[in-house]
Amino acid sequence: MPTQSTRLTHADRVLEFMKCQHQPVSAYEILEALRDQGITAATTVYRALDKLQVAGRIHRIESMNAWAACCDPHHAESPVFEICDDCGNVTEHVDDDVARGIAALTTRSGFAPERSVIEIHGRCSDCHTDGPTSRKD
Amino acid sequence: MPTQSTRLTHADRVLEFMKCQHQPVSAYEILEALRDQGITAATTVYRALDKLQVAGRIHRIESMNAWAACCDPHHAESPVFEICDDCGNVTEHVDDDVARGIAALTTRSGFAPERSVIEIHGRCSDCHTDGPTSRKD
DNA sequence: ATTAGACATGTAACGTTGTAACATTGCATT
DNA sequence: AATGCAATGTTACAACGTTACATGTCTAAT
Repeated sequence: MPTQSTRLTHADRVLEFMKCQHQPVSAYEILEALRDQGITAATTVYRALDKLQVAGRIHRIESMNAWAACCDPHHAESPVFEICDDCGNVTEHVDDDVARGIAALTTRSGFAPERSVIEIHGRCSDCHTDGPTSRKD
Repeated sequence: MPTQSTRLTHADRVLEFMKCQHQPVSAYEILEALRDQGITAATTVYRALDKLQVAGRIHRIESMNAWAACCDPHHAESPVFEICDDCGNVTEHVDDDVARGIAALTTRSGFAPERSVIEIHGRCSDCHTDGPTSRKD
């Protein structure tokens, strides 16, 4: 299902692959996985990732050097990611409270925000078996 | 001023250097800068950065692959960074509102947070000359 | 039909960031 | 002196990302 034109591009193939993964993938994992579809060099993968990111179809997870398909390519807000350091699962959230907190902060400091990287590391509900955590972030 | 023992280690030298910089620095910038103080290999720099990070004296800026001295090594909360993509200036903030927003989100989703990466890219007050921004993040 | 432009792709080399593995040194304590 | 530990040195490598330049392929205007 091409993004907009009638032609099936590598970007389409990369996005298809990413949507099938349940975790973020590295560019080189994409390269290995799509070799048999004609992607032979890192350059090709990065070009596809660039386009997909500009189109809002994927996000880069900065703290993992990895990439994830966007759960819902409509939101205007920066997403919040919960990253389980145990099982590797990553969930994407759009959260008005967090957005408001950041907006308030930047307003106060006179900073003009353009994009926010918000990545929470910890344990997902499947991987932690305990009570509350000590850290409030 | 050594961190705790009486001996001046590379970690001390790295921290001293970082505190003199007004922007985050990459590990290899540190390496080049401290060559004349006997640091000869990336390994040494990364070992120093590890120790300093564990000690809470520095932070890694994930979206820049760079490192910055902590403005105040006492806070327990995860810091919020404002990163000016124009002049490169980075400011560190501790913000209860943002922390509460994240706490509320993770509570709702049953996620146990351990550390948060919060990096806001945009323009600092010196670099933007205009009205409000279009994006609410 | 031809040509020009835009976009997608191919290829090779290179640059940057981070780690692994293993040897050595310096200092403190016993 | 012997032991132990933290810090350091050295080399090689793995992982991530970019530059530069050539080629192909569709489309739209001429």
